[in-house]
Amino acid sequence: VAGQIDEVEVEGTEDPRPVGGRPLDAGRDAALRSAALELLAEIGYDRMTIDAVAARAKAGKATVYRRWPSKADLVIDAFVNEALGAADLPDTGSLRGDALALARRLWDDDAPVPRARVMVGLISALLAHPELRETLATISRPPQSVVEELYRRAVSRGEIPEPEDLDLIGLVIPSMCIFRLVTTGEPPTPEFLEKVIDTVLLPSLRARRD
Amino acid sequence: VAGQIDEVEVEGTEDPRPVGGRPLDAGRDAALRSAALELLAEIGYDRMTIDAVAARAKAGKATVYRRWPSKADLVIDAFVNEALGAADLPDTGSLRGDALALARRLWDDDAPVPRARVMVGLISALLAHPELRETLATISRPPQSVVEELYRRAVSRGEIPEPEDLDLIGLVIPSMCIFRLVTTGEPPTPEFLEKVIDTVLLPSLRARRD
Amino acid sequence: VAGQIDEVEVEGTEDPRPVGGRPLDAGRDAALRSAALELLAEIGYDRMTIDAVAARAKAGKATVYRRWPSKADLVIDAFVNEALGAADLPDTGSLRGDALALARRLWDDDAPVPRARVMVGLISALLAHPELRETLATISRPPQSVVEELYRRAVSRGEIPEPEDLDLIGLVIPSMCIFRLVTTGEPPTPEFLEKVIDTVLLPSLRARRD
Amino acid sequence: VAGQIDEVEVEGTEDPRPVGGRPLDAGRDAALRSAALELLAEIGYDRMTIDAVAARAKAGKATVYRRWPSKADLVIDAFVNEALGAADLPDTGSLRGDALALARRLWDDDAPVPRARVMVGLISALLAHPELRETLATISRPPQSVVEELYRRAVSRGEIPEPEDLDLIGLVIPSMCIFRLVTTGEPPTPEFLEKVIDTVLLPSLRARRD
DNA sequence: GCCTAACCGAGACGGTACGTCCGGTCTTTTT
DNA sequence: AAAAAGACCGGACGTACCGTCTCGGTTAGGC
Repeated sequence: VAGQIDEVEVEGTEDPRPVGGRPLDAGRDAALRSAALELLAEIGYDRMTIDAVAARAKAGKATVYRRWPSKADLVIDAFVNEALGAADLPDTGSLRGDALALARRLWDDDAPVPRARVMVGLISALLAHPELRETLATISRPPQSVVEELYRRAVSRGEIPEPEDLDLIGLVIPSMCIFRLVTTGEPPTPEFLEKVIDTVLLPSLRARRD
Repeated sequence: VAGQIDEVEVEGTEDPRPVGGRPLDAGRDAALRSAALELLAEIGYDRMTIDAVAARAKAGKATVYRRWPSKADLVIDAFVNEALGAADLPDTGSLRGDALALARRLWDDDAPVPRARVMVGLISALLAHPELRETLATISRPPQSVVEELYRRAVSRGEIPEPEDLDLIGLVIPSMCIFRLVTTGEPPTPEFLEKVIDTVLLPSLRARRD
Repeated sequence: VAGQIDEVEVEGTEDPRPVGGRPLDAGRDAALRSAALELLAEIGYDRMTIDAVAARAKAGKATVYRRWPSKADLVIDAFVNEALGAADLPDTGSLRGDALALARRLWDDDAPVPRARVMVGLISALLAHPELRETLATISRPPQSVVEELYRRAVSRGEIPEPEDLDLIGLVIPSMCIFRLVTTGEPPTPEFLEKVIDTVLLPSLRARRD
Repeated sequence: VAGQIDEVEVEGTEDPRPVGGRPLDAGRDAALRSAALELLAEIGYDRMTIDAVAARAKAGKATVYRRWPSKADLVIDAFVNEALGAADLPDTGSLRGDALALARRLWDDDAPVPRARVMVGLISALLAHPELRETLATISRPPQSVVEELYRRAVSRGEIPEPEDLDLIGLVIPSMCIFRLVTTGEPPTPEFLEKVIDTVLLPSLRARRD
């Protein structure tokens, strides 16, 4: 089941729509987010400036600050709303195939925005704003429902026992991908994903508890 | 018995000691590193300023820059030299016991400096200075020799088959600890470490390859 | 008898009335001019903002800019149309009396708007818009015709010789009033005007040329 | 008697010399003041920016703000310390000659900095900072002592009666020069000064009181 | 009585300057 | 020569204001 992700608000706020006045131009949101992601990919979080983002989007700085209170918020929102690949689950007939397909899709580096470089910038932003930290948990792995479906299938195929500690095992791939990214700068290759799945993930799932 | 880590230089440079003149006051090094770690724990990497570090250590800024070429280098060096728990390997008689003891020692949060908060600051520093990135790999896990010794014992006890992909499996604990740290702000508790070892690490090591 | 000044246009433009459509609401003009003068008196030209003027008049900014092309133009127009005392010439029977009456009327500080503070704001506006500079010359002294009438009477009474350099002597009072205003912030009091007339103006007019 | 004006402080503050540390580089003061005056003359007060001043002096903005709290303060200080012509009094043998020489010297437009353009900028600065208003009174006329000496000579030569209201008459020339400057943008020419002296100043001084 | 053009309040837009802050360097005096 | 203090350059930050544009809604004429 695929989730259509669209204009997610990081902090869910109600709608205090101020009557009259010119409404925010939604087109500027997208232009600014794109500009932010481009710059993030090109020069990284620290060298990316708000002025540069505004200039690239042919916007004024006030237009940026009207939407996001800081650089970090802009980056996080841009990432969540523009760079997050869809994460629907294919059915390949095996647990290994499903897991691999899902991981590849999430960590695909041929996305319009190079996920790896942008992800490093995103982590910078998150670290500077601890209150947004859990965002990383959200975006570095597929939605909970997708993960659950994946394991349900595997159980019904008899590939693995009824899993326990799924919330922990579900962290294995995102943890190792991000660690790799941060310590080497390299995005997780398909080979890396395959190795993690074969060497760590599957044995953990297959293990009997006693 | 592991090596006592003391005054490690992150980038091993030789000794171009400029003969003559007043030598650097070694006492200032420690004061500055402590001040840096305190501030890192209190307000985080981005809000920590070199001026504040110098002021807290009752030092001048030049005294800082005479020792470290940048803020990131200071933070990394402070972390490595002040906040890094020793990592010698006890012999508990079982693989599980050894691994748990080692992980607990490395991630002990009762150190004089709160490892978790400081580690987050350190990651910020590393992200801003990509050339120092691999430092994180180094300090987030025990020395390679210690890890090898641990597995050698387990093999000789017959607990696990001759391990393959040790370089990948060795990343499991640091990856998951750091992911937890970054996404929740919580340091890895002993219970968390135990669960990771039982649920992920040991099954991976015990799995037969085919 | 002086002319009633009413809705003077600073730059005389013809009438390109765009046929059809709702006409400008003349009531907004006055409200905006008043708001502008109030703010000018309260906080001065530089700290007065168009937003504040519009807000005080419960108007939108476009309503301001539909009428005046810039802040300076608004201020000048407001001054000319709201704060300019009438300047008709009484006949007191003597040159001294006429001059004093005229000056007092022009520099009267009991007007609904405090002329002095507003005048300072006006000068700021003029300095920033050099093309409007001569406006100051116009509004800081009575109309040329009134001045000429004043001297004609004095000559016919035999109080002074046929005056020469009237254009220069006519500047004495406005110059000294404005200098006083700018350098002390104090408006010209009746005593000040009297002293200027007795000490400077009348001797200049009585002097014989040779 | 000439007054050597050098490093005048607009607001006289005591000396709380902070012991150690690098002292303010006096050379930067001069460079910044010069840059400010140049820009003031070139483009006027409103279009002159602090960034441009700093850039022209090859300084950082902080170096400007360490010295002056605002643009207006910088301009005023620059004017007072760099652009103020000396005002010693020549002895030409006649009141008219002395007054003319003094006025010409003060309003000389061939000074290294074009006094007129800068003066207009200065007035803008003063109007925005009412607390500094009297500065204009100070710098727009020669020192009080010089003026007194001028009239003392004229009295002893028998050219004029013992003068009364000198403080008022002394304002005639600065008032009219500044009014001219503000309303026309033209600096006072030698001919203008001559006419003011002959038509207004001298008759006022020669008049008998009764 | 309806149409249409232009008004109105509200407020977002691009742009520009402000004044603050900080990283990393340099310069003083003191030890 | 190192240490403490602090000024220096450079450059990004986030704020404020100008003058323009856009929204939904209102208000004259002209038909």
